[in-house]
Amino acid sequence: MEVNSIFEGIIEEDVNKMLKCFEARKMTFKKDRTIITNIINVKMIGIILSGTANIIRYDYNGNRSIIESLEENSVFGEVFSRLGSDISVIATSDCEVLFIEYEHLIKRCKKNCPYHNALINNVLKLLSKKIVELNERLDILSKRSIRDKLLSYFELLASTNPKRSFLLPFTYTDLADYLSVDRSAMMREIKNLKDDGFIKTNGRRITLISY
Amino acid sequence: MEVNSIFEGIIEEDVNKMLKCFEARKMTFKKDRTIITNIINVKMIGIILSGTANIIRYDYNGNRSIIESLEENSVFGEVFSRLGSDISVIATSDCEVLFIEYEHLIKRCKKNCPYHNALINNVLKLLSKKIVELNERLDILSKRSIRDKLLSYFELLASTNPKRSFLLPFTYTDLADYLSVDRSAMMREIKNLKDDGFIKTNGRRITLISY
DNA sequence: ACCATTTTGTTGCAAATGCAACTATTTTTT
DNA sequence: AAAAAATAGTTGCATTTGCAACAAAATGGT
Repeated sequence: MEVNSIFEGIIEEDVNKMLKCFEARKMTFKKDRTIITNIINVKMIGIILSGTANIIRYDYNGNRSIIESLEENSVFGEVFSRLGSDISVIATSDCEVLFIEYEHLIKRCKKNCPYHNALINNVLKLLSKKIVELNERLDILSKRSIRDKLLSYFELLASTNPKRSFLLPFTYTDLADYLSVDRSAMMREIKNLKDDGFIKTNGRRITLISY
Repeated sequence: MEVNSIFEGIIEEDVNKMLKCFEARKMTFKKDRTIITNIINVKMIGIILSGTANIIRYDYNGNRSIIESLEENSVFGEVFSRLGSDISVIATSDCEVLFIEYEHLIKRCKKNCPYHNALINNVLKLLSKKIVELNERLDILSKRSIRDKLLSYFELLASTNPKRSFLLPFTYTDLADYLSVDRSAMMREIKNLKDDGFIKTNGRRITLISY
């Protein structure tokens, strides 16, 4: 079974009981607000209940990197490395976020609430899914040229669509940050890809040409 | 508690009982042998019980990328993305590997063996740890220059040593693959870092200079 | 409908990187 | 101990990339 939500297979009223048991806190954030920042020692996980957010980092040269783009049901928080880099989670739309302390989640609750197992299984699957996604991102970033990075990423997006067409989930500006390349160099390369007949574009709709 | 092994907190005779319950299989591999390859639909996880291995991929240009270097107690298997890229796990020393089917792991076993919970908690923590590590790798690969990639990686390795000195865990050839850069360009940049007083090297021992 | 802001599209140029082709050194195998 | 293989170290050169600085187009707010 594909798990999409941390609460998959758990009915709503039980969800509410569980949340109490976990001492979970729900918070809402407006677009562009900082959800959490500099979270080196914060031992909690967050779940995006609605809306979208990005995990971003600025390096000491001021380059912005989008570490990850989060959507509904994304889990974040295990993300933060020991390195004290300047990482923040920023809401890219209005959103609701649920925070649970990691230790509360892990420990079998004393009351032994019946859905705890289901919840842990869901978290396991979400983490596995995230690992797959991180590996996909690594796959892209490990390409040695902008062209290959673009093609890998486009291939990934196109792979779910039989027409090999898809809508970019970002602006081109953000895409450059996601691929960790210079925007103008990326635009130039997209033009080259069009000229060379690899892709067609119409705004943010991109179609891979299968020759 | 830091979790280093999937069996942490479980005594050996129980481990053996559990392995039966999971239908786990232990296999041994000689150095340089392929542990697993082209594993698109294989739904198992592997745990390196002893020895070391690399997860590698060759792209269509023949460039080798070291996706990840595995050591004792590393978990692999969730790694493999939906993309059918040519990924293999290769033993870099003689090693013992334990394979467990993912579904067996996830499902509460009917016999409800008492350490199943401990095991799942350990797996959760190992997965979280891996997510942190993947993010560290992403942090490195998202740097825009070879110099910054090297410095990030060196900083990571040095951060556990008060003398800011460490032994590279690979050959320089492999390091280039790990950072996804051209080896000769990397060697040139290492020379520049030495000339500019950022690092000292002695073979594979590297010391970061804190000026 | 207007203005302000963000995004897209371009370009010249300097700097960084990859590539190819070597030699020297170290490690492994026979 | 010699030979073979792998690794390390270098360099010239072509290509790619990043940077800076624009203008054009699209988007958002009032």
